[in-house]
Amino acid sequence: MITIKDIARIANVSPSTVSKALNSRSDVSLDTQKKIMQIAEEYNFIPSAFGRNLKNKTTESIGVIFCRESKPLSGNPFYSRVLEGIEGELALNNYNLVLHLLANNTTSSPPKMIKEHQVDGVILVGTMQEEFIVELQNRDIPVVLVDPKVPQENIRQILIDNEYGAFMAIKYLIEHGHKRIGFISGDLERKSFHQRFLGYIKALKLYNIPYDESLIKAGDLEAGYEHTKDLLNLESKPSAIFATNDINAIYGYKAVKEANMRIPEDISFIGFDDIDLAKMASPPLTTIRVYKEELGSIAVRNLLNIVKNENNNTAVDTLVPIRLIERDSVYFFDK
Amino acid sequence: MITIKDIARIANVSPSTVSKALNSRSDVSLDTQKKIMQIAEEYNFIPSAFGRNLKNKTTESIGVIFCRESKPLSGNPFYSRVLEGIEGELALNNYNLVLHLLANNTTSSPPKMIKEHQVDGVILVGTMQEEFIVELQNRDIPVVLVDPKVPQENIRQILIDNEYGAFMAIKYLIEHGHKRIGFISGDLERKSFHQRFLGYIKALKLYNIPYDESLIKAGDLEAGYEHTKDLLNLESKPSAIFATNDINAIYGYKAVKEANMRIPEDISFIGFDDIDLAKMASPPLTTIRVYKEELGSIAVRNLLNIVKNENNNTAVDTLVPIRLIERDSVYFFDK
DNA sequence: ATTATATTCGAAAACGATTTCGTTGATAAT
DNA sequence: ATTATCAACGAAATCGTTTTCGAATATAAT
Repeated sequence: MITIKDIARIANVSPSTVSKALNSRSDVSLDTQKKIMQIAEEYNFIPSAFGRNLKNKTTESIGVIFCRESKPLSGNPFYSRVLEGIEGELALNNYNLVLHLLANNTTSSPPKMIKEHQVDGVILVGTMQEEFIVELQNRDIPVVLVDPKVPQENIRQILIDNEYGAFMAIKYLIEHGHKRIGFISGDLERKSFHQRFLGYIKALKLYNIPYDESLIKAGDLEAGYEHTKDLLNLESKPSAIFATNDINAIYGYKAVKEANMRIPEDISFIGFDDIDLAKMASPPLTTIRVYKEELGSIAVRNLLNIVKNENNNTAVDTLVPIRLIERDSVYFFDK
Repeated sequence: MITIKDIARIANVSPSTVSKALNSRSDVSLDTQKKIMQIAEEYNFIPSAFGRNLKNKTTESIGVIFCRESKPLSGNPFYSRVLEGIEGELALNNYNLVLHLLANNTTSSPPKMIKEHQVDGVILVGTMQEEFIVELQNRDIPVVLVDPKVPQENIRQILIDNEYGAFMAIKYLIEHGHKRIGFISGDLERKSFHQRFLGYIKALKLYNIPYDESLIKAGDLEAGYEHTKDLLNLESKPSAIFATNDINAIYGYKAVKEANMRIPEDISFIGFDDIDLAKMASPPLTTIRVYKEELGSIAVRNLLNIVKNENNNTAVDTLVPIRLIERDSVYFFDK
């Protein structure tokens, strides 16, 4: 591998001068700088990160940790999109992305990259064990958290406007004449789902619709199929179902079709996330769009701001707005 | 940050001795080793990767590059699964995973991690520009390629048995009485799709079924919807459709339903990949399962073998087996 | 002509680890 | 008692870069 010393020898200057030239310091003459630049170009020289890192104590790498019960990425395309957002923004800023998946919820020790200081900061996506977050904070490595809000104060968080999104969804249903609205969801222990649940409740309250616990089906993620089945078997069926994520809704579709019912004529659906599949489902799913890449890129911009400027004080929460995407899965009752 | 020098001072020995103790070299007495280990433990010391890397010329990081037209990960859950397989195996071996997504097919220069030697080797997943691969090889960094086979000789490749998989799918259809079999696919320029196309041809030949070009619909990925529509509008409709990936098939479902036809009674489907969604589609999709995590973990094992042992000579191709998963999307004609 | 000021460069230390090689003292062999 | 062997340790070099500081030369000011 060609080093700065080699360049120095060839250019007949000292290594220090080469370093200065390459970094455009002021105390090199334009002539020598040009000469050195040319030689570096010619020999295809790229400074090794080792040396620079050792000296600067900076890695120009950012760690990204995803956490989910199982299959952190493939289980839900939502997360892949967030990852793509993160990657794009990091690439723009010429940072490496070091990925780690936390499949199970065991409180494992931090990944190698954290322990060995191989990243300048870390982005956490998904539901994390609280101890894990604390552990990271104790190592005083800059952290930015994406989505499920945690109670900690001194941490930057990029959040989906879960509650308002759910509120909008339910409001939309009600305004189109729905009064009995089913709720299917993954485990409500998970913050993001719980917040969507709160939005559901709020909207009901606003319109004076009584809360009926028999309409609430939460539990395993991706159990939308069973949940919907249960709802359809109810004495007094709902006219619409709000699914806290699209995957659930699409699994719900299956149950409806098996029951030989039609969407939206017999039962309406509204989802959350707006994954690619939502528009390809039949009928296309009305849902709350979450700007997933934005979520990722905003997280990166926040983190780099901290990393570069040591601007560590302002631990604000950033709410990423959502939007209702109207498609064909909701039936309009005459008003 | 606590360094080896600090430990040395506390233990009242030299830094060299500390290093030796921590690495269990022979020329340290058991007593001092124990003492040093204890102190290191107590002070929560972890050797910085910078120093070690600089000296050892090893990063203990592996680069992973995905390439796809757009949305390299979220566009197809297939790739997320491969990534999960890679991640799992790397984590097992205590290696970092540095991720890079190549969204567009522009011949960009290698990513930072390659240029700055921040990875010991690299795994390439998806259709790469040939120049890109050559560029990497010129930098003599160990490379392992996943899936779409490239003509280069001196490169390890982990491949899906595309041709045989497609062959099995078509054979299955034929053996259940289908004679006119549609073929929908992403761009046949892409190796993996082309190989599946070859499998299709081979099976037809074996059973003496004439090849009919009007049954072949290839083009944009995820255009399964339009392709299926086209096939359904044909004078002489196919009785079954082979989709070169599940996404295509599921998009095809939509077209069938819009045409008010039933699957599989009016038209059968068989897919490729077996993504999670395949079993949740209605009806559940019969498909060729690809072991995606395996693909990833085998790639890692191969690469680490090269990286660790400099065992660079054997550039064999590894074929990962596939399997037909029978579900409900294929109609059985009486024989 | 003398001094003050810029400009341009290189020697050397530093970052945090590993490794080589030489030194010391103890033990074993003669 | 002398020499050979061995175990246990440390000094110093090394990896590839950056940075500090002093030296040398050229230029400007007096």
